[in-house]
Amino acid sequence: MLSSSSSTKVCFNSNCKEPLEKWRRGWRLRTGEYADLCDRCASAYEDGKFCETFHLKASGWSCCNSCGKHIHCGCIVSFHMFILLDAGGIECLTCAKKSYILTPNPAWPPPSQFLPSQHRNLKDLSMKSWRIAGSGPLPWRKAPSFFNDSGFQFELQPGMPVEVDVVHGIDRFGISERFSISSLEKKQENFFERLIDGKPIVGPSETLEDGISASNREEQHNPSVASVVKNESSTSNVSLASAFSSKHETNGLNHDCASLSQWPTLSTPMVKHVPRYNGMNSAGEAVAHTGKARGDCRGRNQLLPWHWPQITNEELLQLSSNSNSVLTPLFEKILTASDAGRIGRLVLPKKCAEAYFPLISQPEGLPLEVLDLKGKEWVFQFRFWPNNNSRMYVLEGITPCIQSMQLQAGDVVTFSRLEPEGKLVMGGRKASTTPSNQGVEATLTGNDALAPEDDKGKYKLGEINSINGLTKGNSVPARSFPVNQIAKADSGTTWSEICKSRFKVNETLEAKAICHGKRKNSILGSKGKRLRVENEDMIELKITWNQAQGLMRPSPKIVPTVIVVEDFEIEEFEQHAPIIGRPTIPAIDHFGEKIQWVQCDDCLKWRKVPANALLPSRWTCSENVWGLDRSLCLAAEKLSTEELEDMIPTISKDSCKKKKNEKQESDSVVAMEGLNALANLAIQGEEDLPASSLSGLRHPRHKLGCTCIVCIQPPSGKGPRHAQTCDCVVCKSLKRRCKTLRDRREKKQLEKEAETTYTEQVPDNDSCVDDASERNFLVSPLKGQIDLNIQPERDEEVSPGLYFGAIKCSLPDATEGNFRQQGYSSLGVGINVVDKQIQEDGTGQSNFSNRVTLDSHLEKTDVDHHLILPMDTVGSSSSTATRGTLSRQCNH
DNA sequence: CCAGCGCATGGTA
DNA sequence: GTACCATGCGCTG
Repeated sequence: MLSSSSSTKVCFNSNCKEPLEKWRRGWRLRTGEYADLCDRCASAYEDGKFCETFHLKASGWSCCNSCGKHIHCGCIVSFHMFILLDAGGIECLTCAKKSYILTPNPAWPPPSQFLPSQHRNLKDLSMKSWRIAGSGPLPWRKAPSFFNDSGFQFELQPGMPVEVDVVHGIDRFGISERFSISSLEKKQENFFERLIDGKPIVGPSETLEDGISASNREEQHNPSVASVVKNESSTSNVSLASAFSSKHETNGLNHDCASLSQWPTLSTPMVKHVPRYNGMNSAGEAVAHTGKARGDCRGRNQLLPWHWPQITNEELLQLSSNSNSVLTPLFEKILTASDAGRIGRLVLPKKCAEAYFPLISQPEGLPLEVLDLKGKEWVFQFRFWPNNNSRMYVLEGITPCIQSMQLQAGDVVTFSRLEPEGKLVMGGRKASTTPSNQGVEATLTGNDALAPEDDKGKYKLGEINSINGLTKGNSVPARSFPVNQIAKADSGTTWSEICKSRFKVNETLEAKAICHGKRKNSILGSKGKRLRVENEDMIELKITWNQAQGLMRPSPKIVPTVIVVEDFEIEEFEQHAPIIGRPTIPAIDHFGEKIQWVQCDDCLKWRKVPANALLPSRWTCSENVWGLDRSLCLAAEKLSTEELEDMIPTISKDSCKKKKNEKQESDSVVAMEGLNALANLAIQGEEDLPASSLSGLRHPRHKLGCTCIVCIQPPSGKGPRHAQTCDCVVCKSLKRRCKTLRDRREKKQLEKEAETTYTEQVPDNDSCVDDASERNFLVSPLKGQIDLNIQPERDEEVSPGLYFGAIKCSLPDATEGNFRQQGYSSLGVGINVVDKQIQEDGTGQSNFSNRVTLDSHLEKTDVDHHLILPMDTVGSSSSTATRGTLSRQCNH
């Protein structure tokens, strides 16, 4: 017991307030400090009679369901003396020891239920010495070391009850004492000793021969957390305050963590390594860990799953090398490109920053000392910017540290706190070396039994599916609970959410297909969507279901098996899977027969083939078995360019009308264009986009230094623009081509004026030959690139005339299934027309196909079901495939 | 011209 | 509709 002298202190007990000359340590405060009590109060506390003495008239007394003992529930002093029972009521710990199985406890009621409405210690809540560079102790907004002592950690899901175990529940809100410092704790000594000895207290109903509960057995594969409980003193030598995921944990022993600690570990599945905020709000109510430690104290939110710390055993080994130190993982973050960039600013998740970093009121913030895993000390500037009535917290000057850890975008930085030093520790983890799940970033603590990992710690598609399938619609409390608890959970974060947020789905295409759509899935963040177009080894295409089936071209001879899944008819091709065929232009010849025009890959001439012809992705004149006179590239082209261009608007009329009525269809057009771009790309045998063309720094889709209009334009569309009089290479090139185009359009307009009937059918405001449609394509002035990343409205402003109506087309009605038959590819046509145009003015390159770029247009249009196709599958067929024929329009 | 700061913007959940 | 946050740009030194 601590004893010291002072002339100003008074007893911490508000009912006492006796001046203290000497004081004794009482219960632990939320700040990590201890209540200083006078002898009398301390004695009462140590005897376990504090509440009986001082809180007898307070509300919140309950009787133990077993022995009837009165316990002051909700009081910080006796907070750990009872547990909540599933059936309601409480049980004192003594009884609980006898009857309670050591598995996660029932849901923990809202903290406010357990705490007095007012708490006198508000002023203490944020007092914690924290190492701030160049300054003395600063107020800390949470009790940083609260969970060091117990070694248990929990997490709260927004608005959900917290599942805790006996021990954890005690310390759930961080208002517990250290177990060893009071008689109350002494009373539990045996209890905890048993825990320490790795002998879970097993209730009679679930006792197994070897003393391992059934749930524990189930969790043998769980990377659940080893817990270290110790009768701890101020000179604790507990080396681990928390333990971490380990898939090697079996039979109650976490071998990994056991090596890190002198204490035997316990296979309790309920420990979670999630930082908690254990503050109280201004009303004195306990605030669940929210990361929202002040201000609004909404308390509903919590650190997002992707910020849950996933510290590795290696890190633990490093950090815990000092056996006197206790490591408390706080949070982690996947480095974005910005974080890892030269700017040297790490954007901190707001909740994390507010929960775990010092309170700062000025944007200038504070210098913060941070240790890395090697023990090297860094000083970062922790600050914020006002942002949308909020704040954006950043850690500045992290570049050297990031570099020293050899981290880059996609890697993970972890923040922990080293106690008792109170130092912030910044660790790093390569994205490819995530300890538990390399491909799955999440440490599915405690839940791995749901989807067993393979030897390499990776989840297989089916397993992920099973996860989703198993828990879809269910809710799981959080990560570290065993399977049997998941089934019981009725609120909280759904597993699918966890899955979505925690699986680094960009690692595998399969994972993408399943868990796509979560922002954090991308290591590159929201802006990474552009980069998602290209991964290292694949191209991701997002297309709608309709569009996908439109691209699929099954053999007309093959009759598919039709199955119905959720009202959708799915054509299943067992042997001859549909292929992504060659885009063609459907048309009607002079005899009124349906035909399609297809372009030869070699000579680029257009050939007429039957409407039902199924063409491979690569097609040349030599394969023209329908027109032997045109089976050689030397043969003249029947279709003139003018005829072709005239045909295009005719084709597009129907789809335009459709587009007018269906917004989705409108969106699909753009998506389809992008899709066709890539499809065409694949068709032309360019399976590998040059990485540099897509991963430029200035603009992800262009090479570094690219001077195309997109790259030289501010991303927001604002900023300096090229003047009308600008004579730079870009502008000159564009102007020249625009002039050429205008001339051609004028010429065509004159021609069409004679065809009044046609023009009447295509009113201007309903035409697909509008500017927007035309501007969906951009030929990069220098590279011959086709850029789909055009914002027509904005681009129009940038440089009038920069974008020209390269083609006049739209899409056939995919919903009618004729796209597949018609094989019409707007982009394919567009490309060729554009290409010809380029060749005409001599500024372009004919080989544009490998520079097709996709971007947000494609992304924005994924309003329907999506298929994500790896590039290497485009243009090829698989042994088995399904092609959905929508019996109705998907409306999702 | 460059680097960095601070803010604005837009995408995503 | 709102909050968060990734990122780009203008401004300044």
